[in-house]
Amino acid sequence: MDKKKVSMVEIAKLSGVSIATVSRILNKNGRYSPETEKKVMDIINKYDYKVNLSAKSLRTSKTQSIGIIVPDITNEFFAKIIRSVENCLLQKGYTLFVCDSNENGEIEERHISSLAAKDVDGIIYISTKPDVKKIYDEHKIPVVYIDRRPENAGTLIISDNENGGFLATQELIKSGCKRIAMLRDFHDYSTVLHRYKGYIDAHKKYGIKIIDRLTVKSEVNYFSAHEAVLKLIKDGIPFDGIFCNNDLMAIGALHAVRESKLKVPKDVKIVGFDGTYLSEICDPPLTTIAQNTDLLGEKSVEALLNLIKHEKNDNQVYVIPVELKKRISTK
Amino acid sequence: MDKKKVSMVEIAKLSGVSIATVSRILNKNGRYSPETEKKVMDIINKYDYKVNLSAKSLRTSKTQSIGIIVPDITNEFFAKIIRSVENCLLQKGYTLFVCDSNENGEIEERHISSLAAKDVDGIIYISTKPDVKKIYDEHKIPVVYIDRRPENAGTLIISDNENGGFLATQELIKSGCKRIAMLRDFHDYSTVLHRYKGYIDAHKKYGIKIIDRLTVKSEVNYFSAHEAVLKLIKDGIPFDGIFCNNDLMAIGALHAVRESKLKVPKDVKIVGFDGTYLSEICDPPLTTIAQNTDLLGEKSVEALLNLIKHEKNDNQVYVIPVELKKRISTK
DNA sequence: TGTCACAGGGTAAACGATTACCCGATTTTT
DNA sequence: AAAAATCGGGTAATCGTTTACCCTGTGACA
Repeated sequence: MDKKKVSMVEIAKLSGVSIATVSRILNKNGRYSPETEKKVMDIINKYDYKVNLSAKSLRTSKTQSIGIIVPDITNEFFAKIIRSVENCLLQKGYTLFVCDSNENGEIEERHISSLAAKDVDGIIYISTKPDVKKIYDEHKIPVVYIDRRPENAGTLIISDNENGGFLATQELIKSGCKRIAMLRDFHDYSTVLHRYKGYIDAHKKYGIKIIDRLTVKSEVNYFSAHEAVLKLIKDGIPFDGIFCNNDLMAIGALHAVRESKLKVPKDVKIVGFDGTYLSEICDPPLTTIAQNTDLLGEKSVEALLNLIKHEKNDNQVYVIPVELKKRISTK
Repeated sequence: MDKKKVSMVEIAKLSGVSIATVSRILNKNGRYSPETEKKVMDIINKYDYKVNLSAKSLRTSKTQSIGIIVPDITNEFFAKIIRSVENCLLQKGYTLFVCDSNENGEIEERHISSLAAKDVDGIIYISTKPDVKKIYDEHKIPVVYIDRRPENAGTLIISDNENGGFLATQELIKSGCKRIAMLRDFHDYSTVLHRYKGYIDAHKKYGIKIIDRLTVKSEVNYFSAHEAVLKLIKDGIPFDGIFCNNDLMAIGALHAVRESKLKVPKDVKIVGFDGTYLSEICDPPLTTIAQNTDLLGEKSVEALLNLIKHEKNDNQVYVIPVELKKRISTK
C-alpha cells in the first residue's frame, strides 16, 4: 500500500468530475447526483484521500480545534473535566489543545495568545482571574467558562455550589455537629461564595448558631488546610465538624485532627468537595459533594459548539446538579 | 484599537517592500538590511500583525503542533508529564494536542488518525499496546515513546526502572525486611519487567531468599491492589514488606495491611513508585521511588524536536534517573 | 577595465481547499 | 407553449504564506 498523499485535484481527475463537485460531495453541500456521489466516494476510499485541514482552514478560517485552559492539570477534578471535554469533541471531529496555566494569570494570557494564533474555533476557560472580558472582544473567539465566574464572563457552566454547600452542612448537622468550621478557598471565587451561602443557609434552616471564627481561609492544597486546622485547634476554638473546599483540603484537615488526638468521625466529622478518587481511598473514606465532571464537560462542549455555530455570545448559565456521597467521615 | 486582521500583503504595502522581504524578515532568512528590518518590524508591531498559521502550514506542511497520547490523564503521573511537555513546547512556539486513550488501544488508533489528519509535526506516545510500528511507517510522523517500550518503538524516554526496583527493594531490606512481596502490574510492560529485575537483583545482592509466591499481579489501581494484599494475608503467606508498582497501589496495600490489624511500618513496610503527591499526603507518608516527570517531559520534547528537524527516526533510548524518597512507611 | 561575487530585494508560482458565478438541460408553472 | 425554476455540474478567484528564480548595483580582484 503506497501512501502518497492525494489531493482533491487528483480525486477529481480520477473520477472524471471537477474539484468543485468533489468538494461538494465531501461537505454534503448538494448539487450532485447519487451516482456521481458513489463514483467519487469509491475513488476517495480507494486512494484513502484525507482533506488537508490547513488548506481548508485557510479558506474557511475554521480550524476544527478548540482550546481548554485549566489552572492545574494534575488536579484530578480538572483532569476529569478535560477527559470529558475531549471525549465529546472527538465524536464531533474536533481536537483539543490543552493549556495548563499553573494558576498563573500571566501564563493564561500567553496561552490565550497562542490559541488565538492557532485560530482555534473556541475556548473553554477555567480562569484564575477575576476579570476576563477581553478574550472575546479582542480575539473574537467564542468562550465558555467552567467552574469559576469571572466578571464579564459570558456563557458559564457551573456546579450547583450553593446546594453543595447546603447538602454538606446539612449532612454534618444531621450527624450531630453543632460547631461547624468551613475551610474556604483563599480567593473569593464565585464558587466559593456560593458554597458559603449554602453553609449559612443550612445553619439557618436548622437553627444552628453561626460562629464566624470558624470560617477560615486557606490555600487550596493539603498543606495549607492542614496548617489552618492545626491553628484552629491551637487557638482553642472548639469545633465538631469541618466543611472543606475540596477533597485535598479535607484530607489535610483530617490528618490535622488526627494528629491532635481527636478521632474522625467520633470527635470531628468532615465533608469534602469534588468527589475525587482521593475521597474514596483515604482513610477513613471521606463524605464529599461530588461534582459531575462528565456533565460539566458535555454541557460546555454543547454550549461552545452552539456559540460557534451561531456566532453570537450569549450569557447563559448552566447549573449542573451535585451529589452528596455519604461515607465514614460523617458516620 | 481596531483589530482588523492584517496580512503580509498589507504589511508589505505599508512598509514599501515586497511580501518576500517581509517573509524573510519574519523567518530571519537573510537577504535584507538592518534598516529594512527595522522599518518593517515597526509596521508589524504597530499593526499587531500575526502570521496566519493555516497559510504557513499549507505552504510548509509543518503545523507547529504536536500531539501527546496518554493512557489516563487523571493519573497524576501522566498529568505531570503532560504539564512538563507543554511547558517546554510553549517556549518553542509549539502547541500541544492532548489525547486520553483511557488505556484503550482502539481509542488510541482513533487519536492517531485524528492527529495525523491535523498534520501534527510529531507525537509523544505513552502506549498501552504491545506493538506500534505502524505510526511512523503509515503516517510518516516522528514519534517518541515515554515510559513503556512497545515492540518496534523508536526513540524512547524512560525512567531507570531497574535501579528504581533495586533501590526500593534495598530500602526494604535495609529496614529489616526478609520476606518482601512485589505487587506487579498485570501487564508485562517493559517498565514492569525492569522493576522486577531490580527487585530480584537486590535480593541477590543481600543474600535474601526470593519467594515466588510473594510476587503477585494486580490491576494498576487502588482496589485491585487492596484486594490482592488481602488475599495474600488470607492465604497465610507471611510477608514483612511490599514493593508496589505505583503509589496508588501502595495505598491500597497499606489499607489492606491495616485492616488486617497489622501496623505500618512496624509489622509491614511499604514502598511505592512514581513519587506522586499522594505518597506525600497519605498516612503514614509513603516511601516511594520518584520519577522525574519534568526531565521525562523535557527529554522527550528535545528528542522529538530533533527527530522533526532531521527527519530521521533513530532508535535512541534515554534513561532518566529515579530518586528514593524515604518516608515513614519504611521507618 | 572587465569579470565576478555578493548583498539586497522583487515577481510570481505554488500549497489544497471553498464557493460565487456561470451554463445547459429538464421539469414545473401559468 | 413560453417562461421560470431546478438540477447537476464546471471555471476560476481566493485564502496568506514561502521560495525558486530573476534582477540590479557595488566593490574586489586580475
